[in-house]
Amino acid sequence: MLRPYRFLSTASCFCVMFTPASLAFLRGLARHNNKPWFEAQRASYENDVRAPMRALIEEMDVRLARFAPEITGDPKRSMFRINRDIRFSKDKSPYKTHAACWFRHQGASHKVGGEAEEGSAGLYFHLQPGKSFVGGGIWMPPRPALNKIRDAIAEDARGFAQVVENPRARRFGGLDDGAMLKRMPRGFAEDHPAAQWLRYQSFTIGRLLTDKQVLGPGLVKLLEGDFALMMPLVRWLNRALGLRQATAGLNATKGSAISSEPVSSSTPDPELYTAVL
DNA sequence: AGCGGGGTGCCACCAACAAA
DNA sequence: TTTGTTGGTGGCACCCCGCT
Repeated sequence: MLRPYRFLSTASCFCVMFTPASLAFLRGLARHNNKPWFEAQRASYENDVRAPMRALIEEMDVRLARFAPEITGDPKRSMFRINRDIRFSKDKSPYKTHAACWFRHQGASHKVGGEAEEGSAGLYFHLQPGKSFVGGGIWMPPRPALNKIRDAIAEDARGFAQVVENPRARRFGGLDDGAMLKRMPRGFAEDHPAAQWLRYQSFTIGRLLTDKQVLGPGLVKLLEGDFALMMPLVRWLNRALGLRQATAGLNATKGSAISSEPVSSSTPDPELYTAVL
């Protein structure tokens, strides 16, 4: 089987990585978004996109165990399917033109957005030519989770503001305001002290990555650095959802590493910061 | 071990309508 | 006018298991 070239990571495991062929496949799929083309190119999807993404998930899971052991990735489940949900969409093109993966709290469902009854905040990576993206937080949580987060923000507006307006989070340009409500949600006064935050429906931060950044072995270190910077927000949100953080250093037995440390003690390894400078 | 069929569960919807 | 809820509705990948 043809495979892209490999590199030896610091975790001493061979990892397949994204190559120009990965982006070429996605560009081709954007031009020929139909089943015959996809099936003819399926080998490229498997080798150039899916295999490297799975390897990346595996590698990031090992690294997450060091600074965010409650966040986990699984090569079999963390990658989003390439098939679009076309049920009720006017755009019936069958395939996404990006590949993405999601690292979730181990105590929560791996589902994302409104489909996830018991979702969590987590970390996200999205591969797309010219539009690759790294993000963290929770995207369009279902109603019960959204209500919990809003209640927590209303309860502790200052604490939430400290996390979101921290220079580490500001590096990503603040919360994504793409789907904000125009008025205050039901139950909250227009002049609520936390009004600034209560109109959000998603609580995510992130940044675009260049094609150069996503190709090659440097991606792993880059994601590690960005994920570390995003963890205070992820942990604040998960705490609001009743999901506890874990202590680092027990990567082999992450499930037993749960503790109830306060979020303020979760400062990641300073070395990680240099990775995104 | 490899293959194939069937069961199971999942997927960054969307429009209409009720409620405020 | 805007938020929040509900109902409608396919197609695919994965997994298990029996068969060869």
